[in-house]
Amino acid sequence: MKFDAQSAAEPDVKRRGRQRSAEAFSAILSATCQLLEKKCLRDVTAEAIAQRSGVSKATIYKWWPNKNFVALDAFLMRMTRDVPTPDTGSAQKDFTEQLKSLVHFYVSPAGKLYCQFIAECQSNPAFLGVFRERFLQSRRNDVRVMWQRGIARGEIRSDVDGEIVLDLIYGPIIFRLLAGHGVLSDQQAEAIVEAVFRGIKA
Amino acid sequence: MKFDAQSAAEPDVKRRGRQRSAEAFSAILSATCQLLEKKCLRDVTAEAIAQRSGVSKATIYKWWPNKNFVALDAFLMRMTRDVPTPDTGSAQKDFTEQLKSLVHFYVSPAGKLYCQFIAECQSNPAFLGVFRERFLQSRRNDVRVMWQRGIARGEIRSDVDGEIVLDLIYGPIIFRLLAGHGVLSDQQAEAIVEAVFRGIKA
Amino acid sequence: MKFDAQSAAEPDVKRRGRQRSAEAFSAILSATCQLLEKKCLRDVTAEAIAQRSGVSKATIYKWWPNKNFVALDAFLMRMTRDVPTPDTGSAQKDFTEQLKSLVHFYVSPAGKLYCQFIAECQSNPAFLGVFRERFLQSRRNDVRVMWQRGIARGEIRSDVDGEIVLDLIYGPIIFRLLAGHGVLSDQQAEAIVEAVFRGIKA
Amino acid sequence: MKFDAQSAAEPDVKRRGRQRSAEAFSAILSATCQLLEKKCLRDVTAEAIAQRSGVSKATIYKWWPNKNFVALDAFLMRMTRDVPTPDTGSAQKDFTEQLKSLVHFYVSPAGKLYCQFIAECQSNPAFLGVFRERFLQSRRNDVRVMWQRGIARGEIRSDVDGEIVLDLIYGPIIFRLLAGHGVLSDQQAEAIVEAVFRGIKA
DNA sequence: CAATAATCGAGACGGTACGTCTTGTCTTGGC
DNA sequence: GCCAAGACAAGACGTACCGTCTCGATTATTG
Repeated sequence: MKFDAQSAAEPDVKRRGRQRSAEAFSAILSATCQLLEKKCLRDVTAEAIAQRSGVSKATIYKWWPNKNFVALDAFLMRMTRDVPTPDTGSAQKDFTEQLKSLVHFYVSPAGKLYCQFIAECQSNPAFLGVFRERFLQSRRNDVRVMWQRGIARGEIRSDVDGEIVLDLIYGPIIFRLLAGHGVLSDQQAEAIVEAVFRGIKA
Repeated sequence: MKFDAQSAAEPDVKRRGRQRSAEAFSAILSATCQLLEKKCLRDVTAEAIAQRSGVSKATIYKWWPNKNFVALDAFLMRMTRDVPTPDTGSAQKDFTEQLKSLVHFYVSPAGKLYCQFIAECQSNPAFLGVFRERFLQSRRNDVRVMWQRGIARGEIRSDVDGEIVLDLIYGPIIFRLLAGHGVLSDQQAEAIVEAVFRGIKA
Repeated sequence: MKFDAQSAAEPDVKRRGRQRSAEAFSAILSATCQLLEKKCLRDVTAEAIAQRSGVSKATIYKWWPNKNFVALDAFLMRMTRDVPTPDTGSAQKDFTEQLKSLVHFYVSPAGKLYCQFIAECQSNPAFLGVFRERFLQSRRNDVRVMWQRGIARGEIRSDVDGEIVLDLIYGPIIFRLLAGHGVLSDQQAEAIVEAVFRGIKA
Repeated sequence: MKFDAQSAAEPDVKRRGRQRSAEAFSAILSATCQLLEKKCLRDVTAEAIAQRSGVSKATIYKWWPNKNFVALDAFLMRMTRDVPTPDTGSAQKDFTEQLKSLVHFYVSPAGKLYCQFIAECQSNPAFLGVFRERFLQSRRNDVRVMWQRGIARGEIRSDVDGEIVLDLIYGPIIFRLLAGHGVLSDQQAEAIVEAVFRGIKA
């Protein structure tokens, strides 16, 4: 599946016929971004995207199955590397730094959008599949590197399942973000990483 | 706010006119349950609930703000205490047991529904408020007891923020449940609790 | 089949529930009439009718299969007896009078609409059925009376198929109306009836 | 106006550049014919014609204003002279013969198409113009000859407007065809001509 | 033989109407 | 006074077709 930037960026295979309009493509995405800043995903309509971008609805539906996937692409496009993968020489520090910037990201409007994608996934298996593939996995790959470095340097026990650790670190943040109980701040980020690293046993 | 069992159970204050029909009330909830077994929350319509329960839509809207709250009540009604709060004498064991039964719950259809409530919360602040109050908090209170016992018995470091530990334990499960990456099993539950207790530091 | 005035006027069988809104009903029809005065049937959209009448599209589609049937009802409603069935004592005079008033009707905007109904019939069997039943037949019944009177008075040969005579008289008018060749005037009407009565044989 | 066979047959004025493709031309017309055998004019789309003929939509729109005119040309191409202009020595016989063969034509699929052209005319003045010029008039000219012969031979009263007689004979048939009330058969054709010639007066 | 033109295929595009759907409100008559 | 039945306004949905357009490829005529 691929309804997106890639297929537009699909390179030099010049097909016959009129070429896909890059203007339309980016107009759609940027209109979507603008709208998502004001309303939540569910309240942004395909019609509004079409109108604001000066594009016809048919063009949208030609390239994306529906507005959710448009929003996903818009999100990916805008997600300029706000959340870098640091390399400080210490795994705990790396994770702390990364989690801090992640918290900043999540607290931003983009973070709200992220939540709404997860919400959409709950009643939309197709979207879930794409979201997982295009989003979670790529991000997870980045983080896995930090993890491996920590093991290589002997900072992290090697008998712990890496996947679990990743969820251990990111799960709490996302949970708080979604359920809205509990604060999200640098301090929390530090406390989480520290707890995970040291353990809570007396 | 109160759209629910309570207001039905509201006692003997005999109002003038025809009394509220207990049949209608429970018919609505049980119809909702049946429908939710087949379709996801978003796809269950208020109309379908009305039709299946032999109740008019007006009656539904009279007692609940909308179908989501109906579903919430239906969920509460059905939610037999699948997730007990164990007391084995060891905090780690308590948490492990509890997390295991929680995993079973989440994996069940009811768990899926739980996810959909969280999804609904993302674009519905009113629902978020009620959900948090009626759900998360009551459950959290239960667990906090286990936590306190652990501290009292000296099994858990007292310098860790309790709220964070709770999210540390439940967050990963919920994250996996929502995003669908990674498995959910007894084994995972054990691994999570063990990692949290021992820490991951070498 | 019956999507129309009748079913609204359907009398005293007071059904439970909210009654059909007479305002909505007549607002739809009158809005349709107004629109049809400006645009041709094909260019009048269901959306425009809804907007102009202050009624929702759903209400329109609830009572009529589509805008064509709305227009048909609107047409019937407005078709105040512009074309009376005269009784002068002479069949030829009766037909001449009737054909004259028919020509006036056809030349009016309503006549144009009539053509568009016939046009619609050519690619819409369902509409054809209703149009024939609700329109042609009722009108034909009126005219048949004049015909019978003529026979009874001995003015008309009784060995001619009555149905053919009716078509002989109205067919030419309608043909001219549809194809737009040839004029439509009182004079033509007289000439037609005279030719039909006298025959063209030398 | 000229969107058609003629302009293709347009002779030797060799223009610069690539010549118009005769294959494309006839492929379009024959694809149109095939489609019109299955669906009615309104339901045959320009896209379908393009696809079936292996021609691009642009090519169609280059040579015809729209699909209706394509169909018109397709119709003309196929319209083998099914309706000859007989010359039996008697005007009434001539008309009877001619009307019989006309009835056969109208009842055929081609006749149905003819109706749909008339339908299209009702909301398309441009098409009406072309249709009248290319169709009605040429046919009418043929018939006028029969009429003149009848007058010359003294079989027909000369004080009757010829145009009216033509409509008197063809109008009823077309009316029945369009409105679908009443049968169309040889018998009817005979009865019509007879009635027109003898008159209906007792 | 190149330059110049016109045509063709493929197919993207803006526009616009369609008919369906769901929501939450309102109205009526029956119990 | 509560209920069922159900009509209603609002408005998004995704689909379909229209006629226009932009490409690159293909022919021919002309210089």
